Amino acid sequence: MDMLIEQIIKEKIAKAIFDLYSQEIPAESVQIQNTRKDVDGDLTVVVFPFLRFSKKSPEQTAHDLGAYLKEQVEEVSDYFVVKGFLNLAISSGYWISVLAAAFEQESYGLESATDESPLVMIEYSSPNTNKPLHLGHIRNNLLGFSLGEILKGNGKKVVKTNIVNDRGIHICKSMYAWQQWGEGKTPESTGIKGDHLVGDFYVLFDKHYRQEVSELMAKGLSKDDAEQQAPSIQAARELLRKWEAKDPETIQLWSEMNQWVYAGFDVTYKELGVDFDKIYYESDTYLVGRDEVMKGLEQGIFYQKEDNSVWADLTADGLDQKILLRSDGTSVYMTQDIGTAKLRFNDYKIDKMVYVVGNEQNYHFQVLSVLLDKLGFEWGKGLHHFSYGMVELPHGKMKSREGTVVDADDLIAGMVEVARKTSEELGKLDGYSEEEALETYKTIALGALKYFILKVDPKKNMLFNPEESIDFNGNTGPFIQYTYARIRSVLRKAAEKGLTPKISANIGLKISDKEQELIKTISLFPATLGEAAEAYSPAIIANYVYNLVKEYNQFYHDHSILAEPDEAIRDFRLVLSETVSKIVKTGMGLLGINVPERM
RNA sequence: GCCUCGGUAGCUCAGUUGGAUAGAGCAACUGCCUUCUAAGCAGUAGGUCAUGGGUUCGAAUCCCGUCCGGGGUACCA
Repeated sequence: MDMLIEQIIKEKIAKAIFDLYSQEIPAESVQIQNTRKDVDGDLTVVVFPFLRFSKKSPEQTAHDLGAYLKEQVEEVSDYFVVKGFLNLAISSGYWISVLAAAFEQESYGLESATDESPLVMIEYSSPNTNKPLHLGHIRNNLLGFSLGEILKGNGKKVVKTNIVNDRGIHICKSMYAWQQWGEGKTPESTGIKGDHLVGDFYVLFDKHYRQEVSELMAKGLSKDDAEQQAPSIQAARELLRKWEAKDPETIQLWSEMNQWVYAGFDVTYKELGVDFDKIYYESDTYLVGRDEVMKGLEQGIFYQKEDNSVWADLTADGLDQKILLRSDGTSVYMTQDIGTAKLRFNDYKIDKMVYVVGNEQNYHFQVLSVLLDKLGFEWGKGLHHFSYGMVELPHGKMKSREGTVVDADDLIAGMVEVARKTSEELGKLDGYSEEEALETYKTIALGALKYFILKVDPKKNMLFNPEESIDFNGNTGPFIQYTYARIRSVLRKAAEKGLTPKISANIGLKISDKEQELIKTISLFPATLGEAAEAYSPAIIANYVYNLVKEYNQFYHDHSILAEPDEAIRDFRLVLSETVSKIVKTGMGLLGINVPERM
């Protein structure tokens, strides 16, 4: 199989247009699509654009071209004209050779990076260290990790990175609350996961703070004044000042509480199956950002106002004025991102930078791109903000302070329980040790959660209903995992019988429409991965795998494999099954989802 | 106000650079396990693709207007 059949047909059509109608057209302009399932044929050529050359009816033109192709292209076994569409039947021999090629390639569909491959850095996760991860972070983490896998599969060099927002007023709030009401509690002394413990103090802070504000307002202060003067917030600000002044005691507490949080995050990251090649900390980058801005000021890229604040004038780029340093000289969000960019640029030879950050930051990244470009970062202009929509709950938005967040750890644990219950009811894992069974429950639970989130177009907001959203039937992760497990089971039984899947280029083999359709879907995998990488969309992979598995299940239902008396057909079906399982495993791997041998 | 993203079945979502009769799953109803795992398969029902125009052989898809919703909008991150 030297060339894809679509390409051969495109070129032949172009030639046919020339031979029949004396008109030159580029082969790439020929539209080929998969034929509708309810019509005969495999591939469809859209003939409408050729009518102005042929000066004939759509039907007549289609017949001309169909006859030409059938004559000239070996793989075209027949053609049908329906409503002006030219539908081509491709010989089963061609499809079998496609299957054989897919079967023999160890990593079918994947490209591996070479020294010349571009290096893509993906920033994702980027948590604050004052509270545990929640559902919104889960979407971020899953998208970021999956995107990394997809780009790797597409032959890019990928560096996954995390910028931890470890400094600022938020962590100082938790620190203050711990000092005041913590009674020396630690994760060890309480048995509470570190990120949750620190998060609890953040909530406690907010409770006291709001109490103080309402008391001050009762004494006649305005809301704004009360919010500024509340003792708690003043104390937190004082801690931030001490931290910036490198007060040893404050730094010590800050460092200790952050360590608790990191230990907690590590557990959650491990459960989610995500990881990073390089972690940056904002406490290391914010001063670098300030230096960069000062340099830009000296070079006249930025300007300073009378109150000493530093600004960028972006009106020439269609944007507004943007503050980069406050009048007191402290840095803002943008300043830190510039500093982080600087460090990354020093550390890696970045060709493309991708930021996985929610869509509420669209404007921020538009500005960042322009600023980095002005500061001379080569990849600044072409940076990609992988902007994803929010996860909404049935009762509205998640708000940490109002306790309406869905905690990541709780969610995962709850789903593992559902997986256990379902599995036990179905009696699927009888004979597994408790350890093996638990591993499988986790695989299923995470598969359900990840697939649910990743199958949705990233840029859209999505709704998550904790009670109803996670299903194990239909268009779900477990459905796909189940199909995989079933194939593995068949292959195990085949191995017990001493059968190894093998395929020869047996052109004479008679295969069913369903089998042929399945191979057609298999043949689409490499192009689908390319599309997903191009579009930065794990959802494209998710929907492809679902479609593949759905077709396999139909095949599985209608055909027997091991009981098939004709050995050549039996072997063919084993190869077909193994190839599907391989693609399912690869495809799910691109989503960061594992597949179980049994379930 | 301005910028930006969305609106597809009761619900959650697909729908490739414009192509044929707009597809899945869930929920509802109905069949199929003495035969490779029924977390499956098959079927019934469910649609003014928000809305009005335009472009053309052809529009859920492209353009313009309107309505509804999310997000952003210069010293929060």
